[in-house]
Amino acid sequence: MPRPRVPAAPRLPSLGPPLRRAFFARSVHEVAPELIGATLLVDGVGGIVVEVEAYHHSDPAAHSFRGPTPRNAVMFGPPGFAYVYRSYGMHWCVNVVCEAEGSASAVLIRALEPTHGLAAMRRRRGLDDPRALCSGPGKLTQALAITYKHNGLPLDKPPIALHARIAVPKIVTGIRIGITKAVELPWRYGLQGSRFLSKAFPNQDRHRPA
DNA sequence: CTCTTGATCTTCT
DNA sequence: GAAGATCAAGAGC
Repeated sequence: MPRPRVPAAPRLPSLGPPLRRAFFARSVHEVAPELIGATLLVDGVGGIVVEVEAYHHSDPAAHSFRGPTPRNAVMFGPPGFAYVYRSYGMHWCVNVVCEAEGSASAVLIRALEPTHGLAAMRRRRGLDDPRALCSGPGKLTQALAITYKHNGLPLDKPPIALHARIAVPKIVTGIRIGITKAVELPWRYGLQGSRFLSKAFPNQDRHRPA
């Protein structure tokens, strides 16, 4: 008897409770790896965070390194809010502000595994391949329709939702992508083995929680 | 697969 | 005036 063909079951997203301000009010280096596995939704569309980068105010690559400006004002505000900026004149990128007011540290969301609202994401991106929908900081903002109007919005109120992960995933680390200052700092974090990263992690060094 | 290049424009010097 | 937390397409291997 031929075995009946069953379509691959879609991965069931496991949504933990919404992440509140206290989660973000810690060192950016604690928050960044713990965001791997969380689920980011904007108006119900989004997916599982599989890649992030940490930017600390003492870091020459951080937008806040040289002090407050109109662009980075949200970074200097309280934790738990979205910092959105324009990249290369044509893309948006989204960060989550961490630590404390005035600390000016944030985590850049670099890639998602799409789980919610695939049709909307495909329409906005003009693509079918799920691996191409959110595999980069500029791609995911287009898929989720994140723009400057989301700059400064809280991460725990509509239209934005960021849910805690259920289980602790295996995390890999590496140097950050696309920067020209402090290039050696290993502050990029990814979900080990994910097919939805912006770029492969050259090594498979596992992250060791402190 | 990797590497190179053009697009496009805001921000800060 | 130059740089920049990017992307997509095209060439070459």
